[in-house]
Order: sequence, then structure tokens, then C-alpha cells
Amino acid sequence: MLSQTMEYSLRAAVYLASQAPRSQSTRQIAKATKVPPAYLSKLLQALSRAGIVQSIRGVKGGMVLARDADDITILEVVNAVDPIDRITSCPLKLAAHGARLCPLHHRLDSALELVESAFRRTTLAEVLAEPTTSIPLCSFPVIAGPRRERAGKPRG
Amino acid sequence: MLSQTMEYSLRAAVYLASQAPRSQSTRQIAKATKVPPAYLSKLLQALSRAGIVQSIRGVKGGMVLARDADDITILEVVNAVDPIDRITSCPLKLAAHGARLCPLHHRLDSALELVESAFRRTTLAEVLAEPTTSIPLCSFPVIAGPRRERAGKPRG
DNA sequence: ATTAAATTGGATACACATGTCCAATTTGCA
DNA sequence: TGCAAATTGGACATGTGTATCCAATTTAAT
Repeated sequence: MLSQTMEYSLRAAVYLASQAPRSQSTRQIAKATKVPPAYLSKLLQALSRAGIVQSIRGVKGGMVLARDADDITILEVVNAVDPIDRITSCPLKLAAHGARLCPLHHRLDSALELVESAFRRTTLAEVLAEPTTSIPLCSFPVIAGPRRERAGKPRG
Repeated sequence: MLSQTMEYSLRAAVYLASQAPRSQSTRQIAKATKVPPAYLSKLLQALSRAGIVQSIRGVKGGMVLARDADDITILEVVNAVDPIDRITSCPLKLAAHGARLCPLHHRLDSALELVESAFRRTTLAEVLAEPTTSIPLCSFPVIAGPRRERAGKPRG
């Protein structure tokens, strides 16, 4: 139901958010998130085109979150790589149809709406700020580098 | 997000429900629901193995709903052909993990749960009974055959 | 018994999602 | 200036979902 592509992109986005505002190379991100590096490269390109991350070329380059983590929703990330397409007209294309969906597709679309809404409600910052952080989480080695500022971007 | 396979299977199931308790050949179902016949055949086999439809071989054979339409949920149909698999352990398989999901995957799984619940709440009978029936719907030619009993199965 | 309508299951074909590789380019740094 | 680190984009490889075809089987009706 949820594609690998979505998964990978979200891992990368969350990881970048956790490391913001420092840039990370694709290789670093791939290692931390366990995503195939070459494939991740493509996904980051898509996120870049969508204005979610920003790429920095050349030595010391890498990827950075393009905006504050609390300004990027899960939905944005997902839609950048594998858009949720809502059902807007009956897939059967019957002549008898107006714009109204049949009961079946209406329900299916409602389900899509649920997911879309849930994804829209959550920002990367919120994922990082989760109060259950004491419990084991998908712990990318949360830092180890030189002096870090708190994830979640205090500067606002 | 929702696979063709799901779509097709639901169309077939809803159609069979609308025609119950009469059996329909794969060819008939395919035509009414605009699903590729050969592919539909495979899907019906899966629904049959799942106990959702019953196959009748030989001349005058076909497919029938195996149970009352109000006893079959959308979820059952979907799970028979393209199971919604909830996230039960972190896909990253980090050593630091207990059974608890990280915040990211917890949210993703919550979204899956929303869909699963929505699908579990709706039966085929409810799809057919939708009060908006006056509005154009994915109108399979709702009968034309010999004497029919009301869809929704009056006999309880 | 024969025929025709129908499902079954296997083999195959095609399309798209996933994943890899590499040459070209950009750029920080010695 | 030259080198090495990094992204970019295209080409290619692989895997899985989607779709087709057909021989074998079952069975109603003649």
C-alpha cells in the first residue's frame, strides 16, 4: 500500500530534518537510513525539484532541508515522489456519470482522503519531537558530529 | 496508492453482490465492470480461495458471492488480493529496537490503520444500499434478467 | 456419448517500480 | 592549477504488478 519510494523519501527527509541545518552527502544519508545510495540519489533529486531539500554541488556539498522542518509535511514529501492521487471521477467512465462518484469509489476516495489528511497534519518537526522519544526509535545515530543545535530549529 | 488489483476485485465483488444470489460468468462480470477478462479470472480465483466468492464449474457455471453481501467487508476483498500490511516492526531493523515503532513508522502505520478500519467498517451490502443511489453511480446495468430479488438480501 | 460453456492453472508477455552504473559537471581546498 | 568530493542526468538492469493466452478439466444439455 505504501511504496518503497515513499518510505525511502520519508526516511531521508526525517534524517535531514534531524541534522538540520547541516548538509549531508547522499552517501551519509543512505548509510544512516539504509536506503540504496544510487536510488536515494534519484529520490533526493525529486525532493530537490519539489523544493523540499536543496542540493549543494561540489566538494563539501550535499543535501539540506530547504525549509524549516516544521514547515514541511509528510504529505509534501510523499507527493513529491509518489503522489497520492485522489479519485475524482469514476474510473469506469460511464456515460451515466456526472462528476459524482459511485458509492464504491466514493468510499475508496474517502479512504485516500483519510491518509492525505493524516499526512498533511504531520510535519517533519513533529515526527522528531514525538514525546515517546525515550522509547527506542529508528535511531539514526543522533549526531556525533561537531556542536549541534537542537533538532526542530529553535530559530524561527 | 490503491492498486488496480484492489479496484478490479472490488468492482467484481460489488457487482456480484448486486446480482446475488444469481451466478455470473467471468465474461459477464468482466464486461459489466470493465475489467480485463483474463486478469479478472485470476482475481476471482483468489477471491474464491479466500471464501468470498464461490466458483461453479461447467456449463451454466460462474461465480456467486459465497456469503451474504452484508457479511463481506471491503477489507476482506482487498486483503484477499492485495493485503494491507500494517507496519509491525521498524523496517530498518535497528538493534536498538524493541517492538515499539519509531515515530515515523508509527505515523505511517496509523495511516494504514485508518484505511484498514474504514475498509473493515463497510460491507458490500452497504455499498449497494448507499442512500445517494438517485445520483448516477457506477451503474452496472442493474438487472434486465429474469425476476430478481432486491439487492441486499432480504432473507436474513 | 457428444458438444459447448465454463473454471483452473501454467506459461508467457508487457509495463512500471525499483535499483545500479557511469560520464559529465560543479566546486572546495591544497 | 590540479585534485578530490560531491551532485546530475542518462542509460541500463532487475523485479514485481498487470495482463494475455491456452490446454486441461468440469459439467449442463442435447
